[in-house]
Amino acid sequence: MTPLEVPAPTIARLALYLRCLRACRREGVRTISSAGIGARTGISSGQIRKDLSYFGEFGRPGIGYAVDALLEHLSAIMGLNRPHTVVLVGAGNLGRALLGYPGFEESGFRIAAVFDNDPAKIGRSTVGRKILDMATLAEANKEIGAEFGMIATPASAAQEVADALVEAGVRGILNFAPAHLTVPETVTARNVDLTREIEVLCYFVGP
Amino acid sequence: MTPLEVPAPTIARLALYLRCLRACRREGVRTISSAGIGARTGISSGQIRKDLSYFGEFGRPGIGYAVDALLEHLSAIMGLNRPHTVVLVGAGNLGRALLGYPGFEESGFRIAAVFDNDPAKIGRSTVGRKILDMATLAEANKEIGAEFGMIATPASAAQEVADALVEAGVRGILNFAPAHLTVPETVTARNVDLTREIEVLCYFVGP
DNA sequence: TAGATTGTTAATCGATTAACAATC
DNA sequence: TAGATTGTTAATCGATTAACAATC
Repeated sequence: MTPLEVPAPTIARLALYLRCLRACRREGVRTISSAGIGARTGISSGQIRKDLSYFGEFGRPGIGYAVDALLEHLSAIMGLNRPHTVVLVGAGNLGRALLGYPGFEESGFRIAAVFDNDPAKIGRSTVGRKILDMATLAEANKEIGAEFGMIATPASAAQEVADALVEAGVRGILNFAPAHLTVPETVTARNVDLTREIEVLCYFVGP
Repeated sequence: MTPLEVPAPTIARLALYLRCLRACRREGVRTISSAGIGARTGISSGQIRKDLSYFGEFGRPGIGYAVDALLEHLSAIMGLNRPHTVVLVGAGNLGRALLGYPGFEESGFRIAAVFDNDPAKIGRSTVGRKILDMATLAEANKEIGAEFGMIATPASAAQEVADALVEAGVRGILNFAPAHLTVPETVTARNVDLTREIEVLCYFVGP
């Protein structure tokens, strides 16, 4: 069900197909071909069929894919057929934006609590959620039971926060701080680095 | 100077090396080996040397790399040895976070103006910047001369905004909306999709 | 000098693409 | 049936790794 030999780029594209299929469902499209998904995502139809083939046979030759069914299959493969709970660390600008970002909830990720270590912030509320003391993270997560942690702190604090999240029992970390994290093998960390993205864009734009 | 045969993953790593070298400089480290960069970034020393070799010879056998000099070289390669101007479209939650994010300025990207099409927002200020009418984008950018545009709108508006940015003369677009953009070949678009990132993380965390 | 480390080559590994028989 | 489209195979392409002579 989770074959190890699936290429990582395939998984990243699966999330794209999901997005496309959700849009199809909203639009009332019932059936779509790999070429149709390709037109909407910019990925070649062959690549799409190859990606799906790692997980099974979901389509019908001559017809295409049933949108609802493929959506169900891909959701299950990605682990998105059930809700997930997230704790957020860092109640600054970026943290507040993540709290207010509707996309997470729509994909089934609920940010259950926000933590910070700034005494000026602890106890206050932001985007409708109370800011809790970072020092209480492990204790609080016994109650919350979050699987995921998001780091929206300065880079200098990121590793320390990651350690605390691991200690608190999260199994996945989405790190928005521009820092390389070291985590145990039992935990998966993934980085989103805004500065890096615009720098890479700058290279490709050229002089 | 900008060989076309450089792999895209190499460019993404170059941004990582830059981040590492900036940290070294802050710490007063004058010289670093590829193994040293590897320890700080999680990338193998061989990969690092290979990546650098696409652009020249920057190190000395037995010694390593001069931090300042390599920083200069990589900055020039990435086009980061001069300031860049950005216009932001979308003054919602995410847009405000991008405005307040210090990392862009530190890398030389200045967000010169914010645009929105919501009459309730136009004319007001956010994070110290006045929100301008989206309809005036092309006209305003004759003055501003921004090379880059950032899209922080709902997905439904993203393509339309991208078209307007292209019309206004930007050459690179960083798109935070979960939508696939179609842009002319002369323009480079890059996506940052927060929902996608946590979905991919979810897959790798497993059940 | 001896030890460290680079730049580069060749070998390996992995991902994408092209093409088509099978199927609806 | 004829046309469309899948799933899969083999071929191609590209990126990473291992290894080492050259060099400081």
